[in-house]
Amino acid sequence: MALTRRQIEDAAMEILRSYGLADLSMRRLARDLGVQPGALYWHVKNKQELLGVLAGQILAAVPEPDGGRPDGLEDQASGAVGTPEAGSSGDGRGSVRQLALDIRSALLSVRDGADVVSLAQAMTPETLPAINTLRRLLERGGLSAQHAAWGARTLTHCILGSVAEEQTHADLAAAGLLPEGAERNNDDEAFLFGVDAVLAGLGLAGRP
Amino acid sequence: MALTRRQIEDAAMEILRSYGLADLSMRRLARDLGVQPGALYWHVKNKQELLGVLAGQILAAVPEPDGGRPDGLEDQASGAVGTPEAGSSGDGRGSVRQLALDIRSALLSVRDGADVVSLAQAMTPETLPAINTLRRLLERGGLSAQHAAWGARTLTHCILGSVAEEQTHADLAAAGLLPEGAERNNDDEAFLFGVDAVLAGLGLAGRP
DNA sequence: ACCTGAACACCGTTCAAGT
DNA sequence: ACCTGAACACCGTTCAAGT
Repeated sequence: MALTRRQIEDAAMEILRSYGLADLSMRRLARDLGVQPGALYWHVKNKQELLGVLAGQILAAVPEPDGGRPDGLEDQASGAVGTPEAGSSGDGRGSVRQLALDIRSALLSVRDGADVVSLAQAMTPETLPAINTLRRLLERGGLSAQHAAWGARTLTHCILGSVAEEQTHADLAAAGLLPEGAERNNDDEAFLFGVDAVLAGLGLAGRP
Repeated sequence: MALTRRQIEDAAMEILRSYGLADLSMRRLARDLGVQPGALYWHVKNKQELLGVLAGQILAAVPEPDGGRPDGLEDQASGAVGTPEAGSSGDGRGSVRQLALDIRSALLSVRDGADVVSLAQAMTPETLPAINTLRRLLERGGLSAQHAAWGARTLTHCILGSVAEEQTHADLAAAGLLPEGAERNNDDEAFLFGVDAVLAGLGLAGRP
C-alpha cells in the first residue's frame, strides 16, 4: 500500500483543481492522503519541486503543433474565439497563434494554472517544453535565435499575465468579492488582441 | 510616541528594499517596530492593503510624461539602453516607450518590486496611475478606447513579467543558487525588444 | 525502504482586556 | 484612542526513532 509519488502528484493536482493554489499546502496534502506531513518528503524534495511537476502536467495538455507546413485542421479551440481568421493556416504566424491559444486553454483548465506555471517558470526558466516550442516556431518563422528567444519570452509574459488576470478575477468572483459591475465577457478577444499585437510586432505576416 | 501608519509603511518598505518580499511578514514588521503583531491591525486593514500601498509608492517614482507634444529631454534613462533610437522624440510611440522604461526603473529600484506590483494589481486592477497613464498615451497615439485599454494591459504584462524574471534571477544569484553559466547581461536589450514588438504591433509608428 | 512523532521556527488575524 | 497578551488556526521542513 506504500505511498507513491504518483499518488502525491495526483492528490496535489486534485486540490489545485478543486480548491486552488491557496489551499495547496504540504500539510493539507498529507491530510488528504491520510499520512503525516513528513512522509511526503521521502517522495518529494520540497513543495517547489512538486509545483514544478504540476506546472509541467498542466502544460503537457498542450498539443504539439502540426509538422512541416501542413494545412490540416487544428483541434481544441476553447469555445468561441471571436475573430474572423480563427481557422489558422499552415505555418508562420498561424501556428504560433494557435499554440498561444492552446497554452491558454491548458492554463485555464486548472484553477490558478497561470500562477502555478509562473511560479515554476520563475525558478526554472526555459525548462517547460511548451514555451520552448513557442521559441522554435518563431525561429522557423524567420527570426534569429536571439530574437526568437526574446520573442518567446515576451509572448510567455503576455499569455501568463493575461490568464493570471483572468483566473484571479474568477477566484474573486467565486469568493463573492467583486467591486461591482464586473462584466468581463470578452476575455478571449482581449487575449487575442495582445497576442496578435506581439506577433505583428515580431514581423510575423498574417497571410503569406 | 504612538505608532503611525506612516511608520508602518516606511518600515515595510525598508524590509522590502533590504531583504525582499519573502521576509516581509506582519510579525517581522511588528518586531522591527518594537510592537505586538496585533497593534498593526489598528492602523492597517490587512497585509494585502499594505502591499497595495507599497505598490503605489514604488510606482509613484515614475515621472509623468511630458505634456502635449514637446521635444524636450527625457530624464532617468536607467544606464545604457543600447538601441540607437534611445533619445525618443515628442509623442506617439516615443513617450510610451519612455514610460515603459521609467516603469521598469521604478520596479527595479526596489527588491521584488515587480512581484509586489503584480500582487497588488491582481487584486485591484486599473488602480495604479502609471498603468493608467500607459493607456492614456496609447489613446492619444490614435488607438480606440478599447484597443488602448487592451494594449496597456498587454504592455503591463510584458513589463511586469520581464522585470519579475529579472529580479527573481537576481534573488537566486544573491542566494548563490544559479544552475551555472548564468551570464544575463543583456536584460535591457531583451526588455526593449519586447516592448518595441508590442508597440510596433499596436501600430505605433517609429518616427511620424 | 518507508513512515510516525515530535519538534523547530515560523505565518495572518482576531479580540478581550488593559491604559 | 491605541496597544498588549494570548489565543486560533495554520505553514514548510527536518530528523530521530520505529517497522
